[in-house]
Amino acid sequence: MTFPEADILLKSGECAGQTMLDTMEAPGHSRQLLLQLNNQRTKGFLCDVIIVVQNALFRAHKNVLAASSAYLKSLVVHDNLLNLDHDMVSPAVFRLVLDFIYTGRLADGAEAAAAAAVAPGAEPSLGAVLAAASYLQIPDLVALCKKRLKRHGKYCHLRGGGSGGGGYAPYGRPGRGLRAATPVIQACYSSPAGPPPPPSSEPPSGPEAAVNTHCAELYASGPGPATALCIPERRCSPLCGLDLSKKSPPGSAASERPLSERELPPRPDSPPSAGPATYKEPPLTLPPLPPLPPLPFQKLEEAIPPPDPFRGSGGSPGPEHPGRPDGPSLLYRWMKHEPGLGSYGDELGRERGSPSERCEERGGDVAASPGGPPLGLVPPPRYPGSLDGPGAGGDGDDYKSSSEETGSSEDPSPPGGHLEGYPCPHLAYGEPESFGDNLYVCIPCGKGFPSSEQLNAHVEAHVEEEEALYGRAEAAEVAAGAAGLGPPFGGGGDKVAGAPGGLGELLRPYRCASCDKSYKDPATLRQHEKTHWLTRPYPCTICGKKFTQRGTMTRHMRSHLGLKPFACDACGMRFTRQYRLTEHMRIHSGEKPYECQVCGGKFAQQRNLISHMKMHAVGGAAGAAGALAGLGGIPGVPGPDGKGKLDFPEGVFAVARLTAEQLSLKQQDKAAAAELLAQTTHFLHDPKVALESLYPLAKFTAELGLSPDKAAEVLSQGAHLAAGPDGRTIDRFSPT
DNA sequence: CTGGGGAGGGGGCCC
DNA sequence: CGGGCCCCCTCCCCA
Repeated sequence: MTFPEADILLKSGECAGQTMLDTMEAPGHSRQLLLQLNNQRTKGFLCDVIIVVQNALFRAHKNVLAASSAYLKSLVVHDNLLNLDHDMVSPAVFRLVLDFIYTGRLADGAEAAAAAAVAPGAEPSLGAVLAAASYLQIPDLVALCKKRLKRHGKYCHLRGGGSGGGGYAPYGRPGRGLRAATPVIQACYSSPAGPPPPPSSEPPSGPEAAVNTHCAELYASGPGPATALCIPERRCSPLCGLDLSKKSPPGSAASERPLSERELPPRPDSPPSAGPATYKEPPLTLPPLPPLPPLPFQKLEEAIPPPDPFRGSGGSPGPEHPGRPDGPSLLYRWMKHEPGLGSYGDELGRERGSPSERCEERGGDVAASPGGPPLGLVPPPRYPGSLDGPGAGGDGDDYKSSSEETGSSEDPSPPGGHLEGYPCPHLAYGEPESFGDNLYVCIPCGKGFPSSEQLNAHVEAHVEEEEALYGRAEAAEVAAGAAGLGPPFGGGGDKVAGAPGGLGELLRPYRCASCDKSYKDPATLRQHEKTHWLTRPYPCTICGKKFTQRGTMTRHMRSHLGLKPFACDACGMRFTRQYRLTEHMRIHSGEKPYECQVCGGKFAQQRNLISHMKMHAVGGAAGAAGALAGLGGIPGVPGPDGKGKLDFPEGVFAVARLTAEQLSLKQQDKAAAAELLAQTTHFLHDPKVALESLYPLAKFTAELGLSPDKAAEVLSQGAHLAAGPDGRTIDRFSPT
């Protein structure tokens, strides 16, 4: 629906409707529709496209964009994420443009300034908006701008661009003042009075007053201090700081290319080429993005760069965006600065009913302490302002689109409300009734503490409990694998490489107290030890899922945001990880380096070979189980002579050995061999059978030369099975 | 309908 | 902190 069409509908509904009752049009339908759409945009509901403008993100609906802008229409067909040239459209200008698209109104200069939360003199000029409208091919907005400029006697043609006559900034740039002075985090209305005044020309009333036109953006931060965030007014979903500056297009920063090359919609029919002149942006193949909940201010580690499929190794992250002083180092300060996150604090403050806590500068950034948070130390849980989107299911996999009702205006659920069907994210933290001043919350028990030190001390108690707990469990498991089985490797009885006095200890001197794994350096050990913590220190700020490693969490965040920096040269498919791309490229090259030694099947991906091998092994083991039940033999698994069938447990072991051997002998993956062995042991449900299979397995793991850890793991599994449900100790079954 | 293969994607974890 | 690998789940396609 274009706006002229909307106007026609409006007129027909409101005026001509009286004489054209036959049309049976609901008066104001189009207006209501637009209001609904804008309302949904502000909530991120059903938004299926993200527009990246410089370092700001905007969410919107493809249909609406396509209906309003010929240029955007050409883009949204192919992509779920659009990267606009910020030389042509600045974030502040695009915000106005987007507002216009969704409201049909163009804020005047004062409003623009308010919207940008910058000095009045630095607002996006009408000329900038006009230039952007022209660039984006929004005729209605162009006409409106021209009309207004003429009214002010400022209009002149922009042809030739660049210098921008008539007193307005060239090509969408709102002027240096704006760009420099608009740390977008300030773009959120900081005034406690609420959102900026509605367009003065037509002050909305009634339902329109509820329309927030500025809240669907995800704003990147400028250099401004994260801790100085002002809290957006409640009705305004927090502007979200997704800094895209860190990984600007790997070697492909949009700004490095001529506009004609980097902004044109992809041409799927054009063959890939290595020449920059024929560069084509591979079409995004992202699945439709789920409606993102309003995000807290946060800076992402990675942006989605305009892919440069023809440069570098599969789009490995390029250098930091030049000219941005707030590089990656700042990114994590943002992530770490959760206590200062406006939206977090905002929401928490509101939920605590403590307005005084708004706009407060939060200190004591625990998570920002070097080396990550202390044990279990997590800043007070703060969630995105209005969780209209998915809540914290505790499992990111459960992240789903919010339901229709939650996004519709019929459900004016409070911005701080939670989605029905989604667990309250605060509960994921075990939120206590009230933290009061106790901003440092122990996740496992939900107790709050006024200082990080006190929380730290409290957490220590948890840790001791955990260590005791894990120590016993792990010791039992280790004992099972080690105690009576004899040395599977010629290690003189040392179960693992890290055994005292052994070579392993020299190579990997840092041993985990909980599980006996050993590492080359203390950092890795520290990292590993976190896997034993009950408290996962790195929560996803979107869904609340918690992780033991920060990197895993940020990687997870990428999946929320559809950030896929690694693009395939050949097909444009994008991936969140380099490794995925490497795997994927084998599809195009036809390379299938993984071969099944049983059937000769070849596979492009190792995991599929392993899966395939499991099929072989499981089939044999299942057959063996059948044999145990009196069915006889292992269907499809030849015996040593290649003809007959094997009896259990010999059959089980033979299958395990066969499959493991195939992997191991090819030196492709001893771990995979171990995995197969371990899988096989799962079928040894009968302790007696397990015992009978155990020693051959132990010997075989040694023959395979598996890593000590893997071998121990395999053996311990078998040992557990052999120990049986009555918990007999394994040493009774030690081979002689 | 089912099994197997291909492939996308997420999390864990070590380097 | 990113890269790389492993493991798992899942979906889709096809025979």
